[in-house]
Amino acid sequence: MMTAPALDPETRLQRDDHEALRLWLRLFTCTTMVERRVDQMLKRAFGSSLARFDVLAQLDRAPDGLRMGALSEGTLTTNGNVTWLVAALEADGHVTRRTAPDDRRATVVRLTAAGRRHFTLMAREHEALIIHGFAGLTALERRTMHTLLGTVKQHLRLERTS
Amino acid sequence: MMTAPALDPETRLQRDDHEALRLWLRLFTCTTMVERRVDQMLKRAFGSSLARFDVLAQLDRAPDGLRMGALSEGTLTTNGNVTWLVAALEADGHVTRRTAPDDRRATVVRLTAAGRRHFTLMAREHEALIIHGFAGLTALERRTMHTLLGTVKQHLRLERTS
DNA sequence: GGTCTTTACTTGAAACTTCAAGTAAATCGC
DNA sequence: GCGATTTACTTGAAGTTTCAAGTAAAGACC
Repeated sequence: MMTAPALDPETRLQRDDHEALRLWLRLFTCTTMVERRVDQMLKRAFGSSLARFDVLAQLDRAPDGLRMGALSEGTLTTNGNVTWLVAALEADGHVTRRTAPDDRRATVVRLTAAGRRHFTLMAREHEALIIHGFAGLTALERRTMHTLLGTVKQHLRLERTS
Repeated sequence: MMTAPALDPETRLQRDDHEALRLWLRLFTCTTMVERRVDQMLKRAFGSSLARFDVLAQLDRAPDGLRMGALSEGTLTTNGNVTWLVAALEADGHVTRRTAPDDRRATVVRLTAAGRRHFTLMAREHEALIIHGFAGLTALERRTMHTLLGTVKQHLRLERTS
């Protein structure tokens, strides 16, 4: 192992910068590659999409349903997009929408039985693809990465509020 | 630290599965959060977008220009999308297109001087955002993550060809 | 209890992306 | 060299996403 050469502050800074950029580039590349595969699989095999799957996944974990706002936060997408996605899912009979009893501005979205079945089928294939995709790492490496990403995520969340 | 409990093969498998899924979920979340921030910044401050920036970034590293196909591979997007993006960038005067001298099917895209200036301005802000976003990790952690992602990326590439 | 602000969501236009099908040039096999 | 295949890109339609502006209900403040 080589000793790091002494660097003046400016050079060190540039080096750090490039490092962060390279990290981001790689993160972006890996995510996009997996994303595209998953999306294509969901489209071809189920006539669905990653965005729809994501909405269904949120709802699958919420037996009492979720409001549009919660879906929008959970999927990291805009309100308008969630409105559009849920409308499409409703047209397909996968979810229902009803006005919240305690707040007439709010809409509660719920999975239908058919929606749950549909999701379960997709989730199986989805999981297989993900497991396959990350099989290049050992279990320990996956855990390490999970932990590091946890730090990044928390940092991003904190940053957002300030 | 606890000792891991003994697990039968099936249970162990399920555990691994959930681990990979959780890793993917977190990876996706972090990437999307950064992506959205960068995209919003580029839109608000420069009337551009992450996709356009990505094309310009590829071209900035290629003084002799790039073919549409290379751009498409580099940006991990479809041919049709690159055609669209490049047409928009050309209309804005940021790039030029010309038929490749050695292959009349191919188009070579090159950054104009104005395009390079525009990109340089955006790159500055972009880098600042990225550095800020990953400041939650130490330099060592960033390196670790970079290495792990390298493994993932290579695994994904190898998988694709098979 | 009436205005003022905030919140929850929807809408429409424009931007972007994908997919499938198409065009034209290069290359392969003979 | 000539037809068959492949490659490089474009096109058009449909799908998706975003943004800004809008509507309606809830809550805040007197």
